Amino acid sequence: MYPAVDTQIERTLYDQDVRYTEGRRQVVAALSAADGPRSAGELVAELAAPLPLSSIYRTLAVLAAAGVVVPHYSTKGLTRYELAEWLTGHHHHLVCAECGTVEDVEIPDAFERELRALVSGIGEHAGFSPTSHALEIEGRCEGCS
Amino acid sequence: MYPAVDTQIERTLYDQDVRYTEGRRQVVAALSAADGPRSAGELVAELAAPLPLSSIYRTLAVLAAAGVVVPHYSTKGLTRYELAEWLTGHHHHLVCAECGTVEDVEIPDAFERELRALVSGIGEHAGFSPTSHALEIEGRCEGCS
DNA sequence: TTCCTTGCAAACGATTTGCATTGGA
DNA sequence: TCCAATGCAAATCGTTTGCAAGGAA
Repeated sequence: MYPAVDTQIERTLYDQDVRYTEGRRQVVAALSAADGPRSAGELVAELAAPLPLSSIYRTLAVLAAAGVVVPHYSTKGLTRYELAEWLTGHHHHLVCAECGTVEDVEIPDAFERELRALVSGIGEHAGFSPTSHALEIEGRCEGCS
Repeated sequence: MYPAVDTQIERTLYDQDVRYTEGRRQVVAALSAADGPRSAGELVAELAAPLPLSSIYRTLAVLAAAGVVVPHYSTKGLTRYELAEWLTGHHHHLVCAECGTVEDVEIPDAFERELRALVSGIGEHAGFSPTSHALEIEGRCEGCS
């Protein structure tokens, strides 16, 4: 985990009067160590010390409200979370159609710029105001192919 | 609903020995009339004659297995379905961060071509074999802004 | 007649919530 | 000290499934 990220989160939470407790640090550490979004259930297994599911859900809700983590809705009704892009950098997702795992991927800057331009252009469509975009690439991961 | 679409579905199901019953026709009609993906719960309200939820779920499962509809996983653990792209054409989604509704949108051909090229290029990354892609544009819809 | 489909109700699994206890600033 | 955070158990909610009845070939 990058100490810089931890410091940024510490400050963000402090500014919002949200406590950065031990349990919340654990969850952040696990998300930071992951190479993609994680569900509450997946996190219990990856935490240094296992926390009750309800605490993980509450922690994720708090961190999401604070803008530190972002939810992604995936297969089987699972909600997976990852650190927000202002902490980890902008990226997209490789979604395995077989096993449902999600992996982060970055795309070339030049293309990213075009994508951004296109997305803001969409704003004209039906009065929609875009705030962000996400490209999901579906396919088969290494393990499932 | 486009009769052509209905005919295509009819044939597809027939070829797979899957019955195209009245209930299934109703669900297809509702999806066809919708301007974006719909969850089972949303469909009950939009059907001509209300069907029990369990039947809708089963119908959606059958249609998905037959390649006629495709699931999208969205907010609050809701799974929304829409007719497959070979029936309606390739498109992307405008997702409202406020109310969670999803609307279809098409992007310029030129950009779509680049997107496709980029996505297949990703294949080199970590042995991932892309089969499709989806661009989700998040923002605020007309009603929520 | 023979399966497939449907309805209803019960079962499931992910997520949420009430409440009493513990912990942090 | 005092309010927020946590653990546990019970409650929700979307979705799935077992089983008996209805429908199409």
